[in-house]
Amino acid sequence: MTNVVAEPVAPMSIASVERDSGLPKDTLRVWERRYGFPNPLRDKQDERLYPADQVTTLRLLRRLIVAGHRPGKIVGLPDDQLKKLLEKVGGPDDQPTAYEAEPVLGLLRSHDAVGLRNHLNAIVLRSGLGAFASVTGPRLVEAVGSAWARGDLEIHQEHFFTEQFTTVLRSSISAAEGAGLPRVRPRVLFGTFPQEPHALGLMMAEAMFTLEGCLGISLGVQTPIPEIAAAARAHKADILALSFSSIVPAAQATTGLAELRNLVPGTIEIWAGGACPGLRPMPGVYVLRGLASIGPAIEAWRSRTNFTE
Amino acid sequence: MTNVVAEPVAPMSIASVERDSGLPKDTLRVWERRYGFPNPLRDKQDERLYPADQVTTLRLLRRLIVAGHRPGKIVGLPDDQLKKLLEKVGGPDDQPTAYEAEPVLGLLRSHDAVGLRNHLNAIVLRSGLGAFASVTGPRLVEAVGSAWARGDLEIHQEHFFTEQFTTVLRSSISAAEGAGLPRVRPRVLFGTFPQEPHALGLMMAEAMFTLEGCLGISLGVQTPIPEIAAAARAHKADILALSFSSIVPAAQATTGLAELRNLVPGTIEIWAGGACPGLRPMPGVYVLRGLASIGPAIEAWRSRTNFTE
DNA sequence: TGGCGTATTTGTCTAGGACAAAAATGGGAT
DNA sequence: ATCCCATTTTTGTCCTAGACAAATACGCCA
Repeated sequence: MTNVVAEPVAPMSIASVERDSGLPKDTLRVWERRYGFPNPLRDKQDERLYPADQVTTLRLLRRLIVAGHRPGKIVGLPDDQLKKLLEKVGGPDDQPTAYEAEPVLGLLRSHDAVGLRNHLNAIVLRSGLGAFASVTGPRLVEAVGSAWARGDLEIHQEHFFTEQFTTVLRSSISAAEGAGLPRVRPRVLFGTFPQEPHALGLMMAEAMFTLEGCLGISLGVQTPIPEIAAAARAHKADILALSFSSIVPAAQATTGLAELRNLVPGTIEIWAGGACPGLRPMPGVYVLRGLASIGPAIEAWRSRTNFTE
Repeated sequence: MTNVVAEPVAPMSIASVERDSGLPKDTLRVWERRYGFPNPLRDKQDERLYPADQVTTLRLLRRLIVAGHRPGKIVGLPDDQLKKLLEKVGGPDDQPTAYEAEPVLGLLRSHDAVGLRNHLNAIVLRSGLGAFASVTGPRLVEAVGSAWARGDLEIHQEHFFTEQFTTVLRSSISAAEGAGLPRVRPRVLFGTFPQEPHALGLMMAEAMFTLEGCLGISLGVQTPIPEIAAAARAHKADILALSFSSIVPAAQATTGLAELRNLVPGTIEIWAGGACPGLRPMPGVYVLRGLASIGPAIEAWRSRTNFTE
């Protein structure tokens, strides 16, 4: 029930569509060539003009592709079929997640900024930062992500969630840093590869390391691999912690880790973690399964290196 | 004085250079055709491979063009001439910037995480959040950006600065939100267009609005235009605040703002600001020159709409 | 069921050409 | 000399259609 009266929206240029749908110009053109969709009008200079409804369909398609569908099978299908497919995505295994996430999804649906912030803060206060960053947080992120993929949430609601979540987590990390002993080691450098724009996983890891008394330094997301290596050397890091969400292709993660391993001295450990399914241990790279395993891993590092605070 | 030993950095693909320099692929190709620069190597499949030094030059060129030079006059010139031109550009008004930024650049060069954080926090405490977000902050960001463009800082140092700056600013905003009267109006929604990944400008604006007692809601960066519009309606925003850094082409900013203006009801005001030089006022869109003008603008809004706390 | 080699799919790159919007330039008229 | 308008140059973005490697699916065998 978005609009009762159809608004006359001007058709968009290919550059606008690229921005709004997230599909590169080259892809838009090659889909048109291969699958016959999109099927834009042309202006006087023979440039593509995309009607608004086709752009909407393109957004639907992008969601389905992110969810694992293949372009060849779905590009060109009528809208109602696409919507049916979208409903199936994320289906049955949603049940366990739903329990904790339901209030959050409700707050997102009602656009309640203050309520959401309070709710997240309450979770941190009630169960502690550790449980939030390693258990509840990942579940909420997962639930919101799949609700978005399913079409239950708009993009802007997902952005909004990310912002609120970030704010709560950041302030908790700051608070945790202030408390406790002066931090010295291990010095941990955080980052993600260039193809990984997802910051929440990295931040939850940062929270866990901070709780263990590490000195954390973050580069944020999407740092080129040679730059990560240079930073690790410059900051004299003990551990390089990399986060991989499920959007990173396994092969690229592996290649990148090997490249990185080559660029930093062996005295610096590389720890990789995240939801990326293809992450596998390799020589000189530790793979952490789940954020809860960070604590024990730090303990092990400390006894391994004979470092005591 | 970055590196004594030249490191062998792998040449970049055209897509990487587009991300890195902010110049679209088409422009890179057409410059090569017209001016003979850049002059990339080719890999086995005849695809362009840009050496690192050419990418540095491209960044220099982009800065000069943003500053008003014409491509035809400067593309192809040797680096030392470009640097001379660049010095003239920011010439006299570079002095005051250098004064405040020098300690920060020093801390970045020595990779002093704790020192940088303390230094930024000290500025906030000494001069206040308002002065930090509207005066010192922008100057620091500018100084770091141009040091990076000049090649005086590595990418990872710029990432590192961004993270520390973000942390300090966020916690200050949180503190400011907690203080003062309960926040009701204006309700301000923050965001950037999809081609704008720069979050610092947006956050500094958020700080200024928060200090004025507004209720701020952020979508973070890179939200598609129709989604921004949908969020504005859903959150019943009074003001939509958009941030534009200098990497956004003026034409795209204008087009996008017009599109956005069409999509949201006239009762919601659109305020645009940022370092983007081509930002011009247009019907239904206010352009704020400088973060310091946010305060008076809010006052004006309050008296215009007869809203009193 | 799990691993491995082959076939298909898919995104991104290539080359030049074209053209409109933006900017610079020239030439009166005030 | 200054202002304004028309003409020329510059510049970015779009076009077509082909190519190819990386990613993925498929078929086969153990």
